[in-house]
Amino acid sequence: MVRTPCCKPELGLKKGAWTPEEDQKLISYLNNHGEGGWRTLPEKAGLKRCGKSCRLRWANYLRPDIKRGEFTEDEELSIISLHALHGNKWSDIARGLPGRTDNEIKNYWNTHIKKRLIKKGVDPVTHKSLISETSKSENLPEILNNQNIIQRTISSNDDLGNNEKVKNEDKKSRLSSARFLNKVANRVGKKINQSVLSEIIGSGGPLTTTTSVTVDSISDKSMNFSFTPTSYPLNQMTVNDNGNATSPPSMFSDSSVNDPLMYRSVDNIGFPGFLNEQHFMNELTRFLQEDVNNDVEVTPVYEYQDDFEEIGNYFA
DNA sequence: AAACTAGTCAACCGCTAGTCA
DNA sequence: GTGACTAGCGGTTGACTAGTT
Repeated sequence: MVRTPCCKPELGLKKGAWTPEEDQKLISYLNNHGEGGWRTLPEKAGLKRCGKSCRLRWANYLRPDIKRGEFTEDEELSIISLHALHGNKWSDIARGLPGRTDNEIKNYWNTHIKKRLIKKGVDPVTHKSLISETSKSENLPEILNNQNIIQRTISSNDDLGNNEKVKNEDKKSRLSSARFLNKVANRVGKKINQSVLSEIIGSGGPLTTTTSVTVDSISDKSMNFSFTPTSYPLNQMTVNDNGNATSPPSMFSDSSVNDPLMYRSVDNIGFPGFLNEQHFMNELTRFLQEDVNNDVEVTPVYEYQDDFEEIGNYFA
């Protein structure tokens, strides 16, 4: 059997920009019949377009839940974090930004963020510094990844002023929490919702802004939750004598983490990875212990997540 | 005012994974 | 197992606009 082409030029199918009349026909048809059946849709809707073109027009422009306008700083940060996790998987990135389309994000990345990262000396592909490793260690000790080196640096600088000390301590805790989250990302990244995870990673430090996070339910329908990044560095989470994780109560202020949908219920509804909050915490406990024992060598998911000043500088 | 250049982004193209007969 | 078909993805193109010469 010969595969019929999606768009038959001999049928006089139109290409190029859509007219308001065409948009109206498409909207009207989809409102009445719902999405799907893109191949036969144009004929039924009275459009001289190929199905592919109709799907794209709907997905990228006409869908009612699409958010238009400028990207916010939060959104931009999310894109950078998610790109570090997913690479050029624009649809995956788009899932972390409700209302934004993969096409829009892709365009924004290529026309704005990429250039700004390059300008700031960050490789937009690897998210690593464009400065060579050698010169980095010689000239930029503050962005070293190794926490022990950071700690040694801090402890050997007792003559530092108070402000500088506080700054370094703050950085130390941020580095630790970011590293820990990178471990979590590497180890349980498949289990935990990627959007939530990347938001947690993205928050990392003591941020206070609230952003929206998409949480996928078992029915594959997106649900929006408000997400407030923790005000505590995650390395404040410790393991007590009983081997349980203890943490400030506001550690996970992300409502989706506290939401029942986060966890697998008896009906297997919700996330497949964790049975309940305790299970989630136990998993984290394991990683913390490994972290303490330095058992595992893990490649950071996003190297520059270790240095939040980099992100700050990006917007400077 | 006209020509040129660069930036933006909607739309297209080619490919692939998943599904079904 | 195979091939047709569909939906969706990522890369690329080209029309349009704004700024510059």
